[in-house]
Amino acid sequence: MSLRMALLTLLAGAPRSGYDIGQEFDGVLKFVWHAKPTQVYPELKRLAADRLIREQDEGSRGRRPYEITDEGMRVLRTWLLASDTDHSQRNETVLRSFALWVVPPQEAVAYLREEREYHRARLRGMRALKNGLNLRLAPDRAALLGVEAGIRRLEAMVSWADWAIETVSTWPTGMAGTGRPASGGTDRRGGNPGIRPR
Amino acid sequence: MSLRMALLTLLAGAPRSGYDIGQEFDGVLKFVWHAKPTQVYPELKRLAADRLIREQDEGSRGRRPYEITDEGMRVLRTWLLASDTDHSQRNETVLRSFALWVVPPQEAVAYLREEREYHRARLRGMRALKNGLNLRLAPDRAALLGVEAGIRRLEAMVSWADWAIETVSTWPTGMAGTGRPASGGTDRRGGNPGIRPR
DNA sequence: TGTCGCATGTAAACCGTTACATGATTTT
DNA sequence: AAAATCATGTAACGGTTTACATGCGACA
Repeated sequence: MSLRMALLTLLAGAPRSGYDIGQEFDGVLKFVWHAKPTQVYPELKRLAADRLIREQDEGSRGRRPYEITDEGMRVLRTWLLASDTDHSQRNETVLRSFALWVVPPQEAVAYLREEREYHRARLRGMRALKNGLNLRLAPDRAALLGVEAGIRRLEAMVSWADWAIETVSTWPTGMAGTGRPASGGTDRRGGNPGIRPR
Repeated sequence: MSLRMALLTLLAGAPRSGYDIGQEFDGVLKFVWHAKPTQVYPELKRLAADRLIREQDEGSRGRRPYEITDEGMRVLRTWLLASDTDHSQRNETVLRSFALWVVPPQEAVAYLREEREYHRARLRGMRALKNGLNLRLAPDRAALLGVEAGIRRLEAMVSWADWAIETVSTWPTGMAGTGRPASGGTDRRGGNPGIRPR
């Protein structure tokens, strides 16, 4: 459902073609929502069939820009104000960190350094994007909200990586592989806080 | 692919049943990776068929705990160290913020306040989880990395929401709905920085 | 004239959610 | 005895990715 809303959000700001939208998904939106062109084009057709957007005149090189309709604006507002936000998250960087105890600390540190570099580079990109906004325009004022969230989340990841590298460096080394409590027992009961099962 | 690795990560720490894993996906892992029970059970069967995990003796109430095999550990380590991390993100809270200019500022502020409360509540939960870890165990030391990332990201979201509420309060009010540059034109060319198309 | 970037799409495979279905054990 | 929680699953649907396919226009 949210891909539709992402497309309506972009088209509410200005008319765009599928290709333009693909660029956004590789730019600002990259840290917020992602979709590939093969998903975007059919969805635009569906939105047009539902009269939430309308195809404009064809441009050069077979360009097909769409604009939002009044009904599309109504649907977008309703989604914003009268539906629950889906807070489910997926972050592979952090997922991997849960598994880092199975490799030697030095390799874990190497992994964390790579991740830190990735997030630093993204942070630079986001800051550049922020400077390109024209805050006299309402859509850009809202985009600033999104970009600022991206910046703060990336800063959090970079500072986390710094901290994680230091933390992992203090881990006891050696035999991480099989150094877990004997896995033969069937049921480990009793006051078990933390992330261990029951 | 990453669901498999999430399951292997959990089973590397200790034997668990599908139900146990479901609890993790509702707990620590919620901010990092999410999967529903209906996805977990079949995937466990597939992992067992591929000999990356092994079914232990059946427990009470039809409980079926699995343990990781040596081959499973090998696959987990290879994934960690020899494959690229998928950095694609999806965050509906921030996606919605890109669209907030289409509603009156006071409604935008109400939305942001709700989001702030949600993230504050989650942050409290994460901090409690952090205190429940037993740092003498290697898997919990790695879990601390993940939990700390969750905490820092949630803190970033809460402080972002604070800032966003103040920012939106200064937005000019009135006619946000149709206050965008006339949408009739076909192609808006020329030096266009920011998030506008071409 | 060849290559690069613009621009749009289809089909199949894969991943994830929703709706449905069942039964055992513990608590009230 | 009823309700809540534990515990596992299947089938259909919908969303997402991967592989494939095509053609125009600008520039070297």
